[in-house]
Amino acid sequence: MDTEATVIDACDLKMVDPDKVAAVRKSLPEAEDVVELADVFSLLGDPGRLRLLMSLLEGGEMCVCDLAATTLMSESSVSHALRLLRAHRVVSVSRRGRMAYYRLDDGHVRMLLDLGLTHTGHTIAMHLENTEPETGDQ
Amino acid sequence: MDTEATVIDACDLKMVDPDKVAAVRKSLPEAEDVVELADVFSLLGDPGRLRLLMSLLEGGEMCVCDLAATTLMSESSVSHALRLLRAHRVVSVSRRGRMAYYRLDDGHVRMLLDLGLTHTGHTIAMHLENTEPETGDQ
DNA sequence: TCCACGTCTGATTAATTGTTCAGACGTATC
DNA sequence: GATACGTCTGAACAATTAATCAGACGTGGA
Repeated sequence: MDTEATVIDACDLKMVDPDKVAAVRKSLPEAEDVVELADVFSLLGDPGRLRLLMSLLEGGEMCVCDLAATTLMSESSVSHALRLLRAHRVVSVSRRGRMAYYRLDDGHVRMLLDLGLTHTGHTIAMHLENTEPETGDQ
Repeated sequence: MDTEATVIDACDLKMVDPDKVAAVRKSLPEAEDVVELADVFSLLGDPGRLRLLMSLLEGGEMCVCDLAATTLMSESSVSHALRLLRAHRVVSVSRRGRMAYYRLDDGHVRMLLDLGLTHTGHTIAMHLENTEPETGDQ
């Protein structure tokens, strides 16, 4: 076996198993995709935003002030957070009069939330369209 | 550290639909659980750690220097990141000699990674490596 | 028209975070 | 024992980030 330190193209890093490194390295998504994915996870990585999203997951469609009351956040914080989520197409708005109603707008994020909830033992989404397709409209 | 999770209106916030607010609010997990979940998501929210975890997802078990070479991070950064992930039971170590071999140690996180990958269009976990036997490295 | 209301925004501030550097630790080899 | 090696760690720094404040905007009602 080769035990010598090998040099890869960019910088000189020593490795133990160059073959494996090359193989795994090749299997990784491109840098920008990783960053994009990390971005999504990061969006879910804030307790405030997470409460916001879980509220929408449960409530379906809610206005800003109700979201603030639900999550115990200031309306300004909610608005800022919602803007971030909106920029990443995680939520969408529909404005009626002077109200703004937000809703979850990303199936993958919904599944991410779901899976995350089961991770902590909670299963808020058990009553969702998971088992039976009986008008799972909330 | 429960703030005022059980009883509403600790502060008087105006709401449009108090019934819905109360219902959604009651359905939310406890504060500490939300924080814990946000913690996990936050762990996946860094490109470096994400590359690390995806490498382990693909490589199975790897030492620190190989992980550094794979993710193009410094070994110090890798070690720091690994410590964080280890503290949250996301990865586990087994030391042989002076080497430290890390592996993914959380099924939920594995699913989270998987789901996230499909979100960006990638499907690393399907292991498409057996379809194309490339000859050149990198 | 004016005012109240819900929402949005920019700027500032404070806190958190990732990276780097330098060195420590334990292990293997000589 | 002494040295080289892989890994780990703490501290310092830079960069990112969330919360708050104050005020703006657009809408609806008087």
